[in-house]
Amino acid sequence: MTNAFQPHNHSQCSAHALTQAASLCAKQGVRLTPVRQRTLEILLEEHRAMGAYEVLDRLIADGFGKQPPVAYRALEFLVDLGLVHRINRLNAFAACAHAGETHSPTFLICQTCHSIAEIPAPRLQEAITATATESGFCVEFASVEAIGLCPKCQHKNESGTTV
Amino acid sequence: MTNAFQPHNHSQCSAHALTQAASLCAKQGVRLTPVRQRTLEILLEEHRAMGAYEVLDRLIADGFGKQPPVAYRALEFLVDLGLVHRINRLNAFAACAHAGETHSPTFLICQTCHSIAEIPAPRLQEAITATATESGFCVEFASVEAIGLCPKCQHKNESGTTV
DNA sequence: GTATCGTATGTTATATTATAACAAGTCAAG
DNA sequence: CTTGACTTGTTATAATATAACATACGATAC
Repeated sequence: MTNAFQPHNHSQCSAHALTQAASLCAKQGVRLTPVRQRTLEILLEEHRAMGAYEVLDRLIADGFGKQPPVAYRALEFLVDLGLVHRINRLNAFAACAHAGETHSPTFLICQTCHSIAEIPAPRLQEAITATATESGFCVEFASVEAIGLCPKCQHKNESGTTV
Repeated sequence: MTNAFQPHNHSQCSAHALTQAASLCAKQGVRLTPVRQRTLEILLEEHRAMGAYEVLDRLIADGFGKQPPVAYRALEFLVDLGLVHRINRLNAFAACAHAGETHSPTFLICQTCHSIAEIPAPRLQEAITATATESGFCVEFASVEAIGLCPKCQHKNESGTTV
């Protein structure tokens, strides 16, 4: 399984995500309108989380509406479908790396370059549910947000750069 | 190990936390001033997360400063010492249930009554670190936030109440 | 004791993130 | 071609958070 920290054919990875998004929308009977599709494309361009206002600026540049709800609504739509995740730690949004697969997200967030990797970790999710159950808690959704250094930034530090 | 979802002697649990806080501050050579102590007390009163402005209102009522930085600074101080945790999901803060013990937090957040339990889950943290390492990522800090139903609210639902 | 310096508190002002509420436009079903 | 659901766009405002500066406090050196 590849992730954002590994080299990969990015235009292919984006195109794949867009195709998946289209078919998911068709299946659910909802519309992947221009703003919504463009919002997803913007998030797919980079493997990093973007704030709603950063997304909005891009949408404005593309001729869409100029007010916050334009971005927030498109993002909410995509989040509800599971095509985008919200990174609470950053008050930001990132395109889902594994759309279509059922999963709760596990995020690795680089504190230096702010890149995000979403890794599959079903065992982790099972462990969370199991641990919670011991306390009588019923888990509906769990998010894991790990802060640290991505491979690239670790190497930068080794070679003398300070964070 | 008890947690917020289990019955416990709460005034004892608060008093214990305050004692721990005082000794930790002494050890670190920092001052547990009145605002800081009062802020911790406010968070300890309830096993739930409170927003900074909610804390601020309480501080104002107690005669402290009336502006947001008053609350944010006290909260930041406590978070840095590990006496309070920030719950990103809620943009809110909760007193640490296991101050002094080294741990990364695992939170169970009830979506109905908003109570918070912080459970010890060292294995979980190990698993996160291990999984991240497979991707070449170096974890510095990881937070787990599980959303769901606490025991009480599960029972309420069984007896017919809708969320 | 008091001068000094680092820390803490309080203030004003503003930045950032997010949503409520309403008007106008779009689109497919009947 | 009209109806009704949904989508887009707007104005306005709410909620969360921080920068920057002035004043006050407290320990230490003298």
